[in-house]
Amino acid sequence: MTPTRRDRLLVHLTADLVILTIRAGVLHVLLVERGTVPFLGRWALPGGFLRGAETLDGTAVRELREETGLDAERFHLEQVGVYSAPDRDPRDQRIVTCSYLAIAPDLPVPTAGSDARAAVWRPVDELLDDPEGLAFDHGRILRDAVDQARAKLQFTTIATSFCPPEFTVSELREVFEAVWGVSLDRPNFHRKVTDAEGFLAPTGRRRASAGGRPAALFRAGSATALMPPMLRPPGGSGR
Amino acid sequence: MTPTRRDRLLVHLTADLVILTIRAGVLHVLLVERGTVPFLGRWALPGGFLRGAETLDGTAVRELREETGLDAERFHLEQVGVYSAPDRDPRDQRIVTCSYLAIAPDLPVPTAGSDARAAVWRPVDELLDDPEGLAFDHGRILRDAVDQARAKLQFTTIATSFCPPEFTVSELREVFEAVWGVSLDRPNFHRKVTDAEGFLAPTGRRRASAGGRPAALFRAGSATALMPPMLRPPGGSGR
DNA sequence: GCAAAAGTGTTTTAGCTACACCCATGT
DNA sequence: ACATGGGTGTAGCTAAAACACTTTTGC
Repeated sequence: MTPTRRDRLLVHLTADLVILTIRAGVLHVLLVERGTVPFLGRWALPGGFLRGAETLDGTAVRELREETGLDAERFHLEQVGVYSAPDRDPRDQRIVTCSYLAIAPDLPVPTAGSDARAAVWRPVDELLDDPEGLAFDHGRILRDAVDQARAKLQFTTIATSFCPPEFTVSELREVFEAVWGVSLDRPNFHRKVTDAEGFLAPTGRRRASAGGRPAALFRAGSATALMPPMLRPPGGSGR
Repeated sequence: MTPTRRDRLLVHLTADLVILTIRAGVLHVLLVERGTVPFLGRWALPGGFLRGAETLDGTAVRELREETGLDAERFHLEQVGVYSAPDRDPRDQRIVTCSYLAIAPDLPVPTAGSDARAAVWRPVDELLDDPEGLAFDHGRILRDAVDQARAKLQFTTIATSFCPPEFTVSELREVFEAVWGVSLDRPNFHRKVTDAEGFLAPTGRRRASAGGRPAALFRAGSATALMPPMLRPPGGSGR
């Protein structure tokens, strides 16, 4: 019963990324086409192996930069879970994956990664309806990450991570509506987010309007918890 | 820039457990005395290495059973985070740890693990004030897990995991008071938890009373989300 | 002026807080 | 009877929902 050194399995570790963004009011995730077996040619979450000198968070940041071609500073990035079933990779090699939820504003160059692989934004809802559509157990990993994003939107300030550095209240409302698949009352939403301490920081500037009163521009505030929480209304697409 | 197989670091994986319970109204965590270098003789979180045929969740369940001597069925168990800094183990070996939050009722045999190591319940608050008191980065791991437990108490039904299979409303209230370090209004708490859909399931039975009206006994309900949430009042010990 | 989008006010409702009060049991 | 803890009622306050209304821009 005493453990010996032989009991210590050696494994490869990967950081796989669920990079979410909102395009045209719909929640999208970044997928890459696999260039090697197994699952050659199938769509998968981007990710990569832990290397010698880095932490796993560092692996995630590096992959994020390689896949999107942009600074990782602009992204919210957090761990979601560890996937370690022995049969999750069809080769018998033992590969354990830690998944990361990354939240990005709508990117100017959304699909061109710095490496050669094809990358594409896909609507999340289609993928959640088809769990076998992705390589490995990435359907499950995607679902877990999206669930976490939907839940955390209520109690944390991660919604601002979907927005560019400066944004309007309406743009922020569209984030909640897209992620939850609901529609929210515009006036009440405005009051609630502007009243929440530390959620939004006014810039004093206004957005040039295309017909209509110009909207005030905000930056993300310093708070990480959203108090009082923005409770998700019943109904909607997710959950 | 193309990754080669040599970039794939091989690591050992451990599941380390933050086992929380409430004893005499105070939040406690289970610690074990280390029997080997490094940190020989120091207090640490229980944990163990991933073995060949199991998942990491399986490792956590196995360790939980070995440390507490009880069935893992009665515990809430969830992943918290992955700790992968290259220097977190003083030997240069690369050991990556996934931490688990386990929530247990006050155990009849709290300290006797099935293996030879000394185990002890320690109040959480003392340990959080002294981050160097534990081996490795276990002070940090403990803090992250306790923060997660304190936050999730608001929005999920994990509080019932601190209670025995059948429990009274007052026992449940003492859980919230101990974890948050606050005191809650007894009548309002009663209404709130009994009104929350799926939180408590009445058994019809009553607890034999030691002076006073016998309290109704409940079991944990089927819901995992607590709606409406039990918002943590300002003040208290944690956070 | 008119359309469009932003932002504010107002009424109603629901939930929460504080605390008084009643209930059921042991001694 | 009375002490002890369990449970309910209620008045006042605060937050949220629903929706009417005003403001500021482009055309």
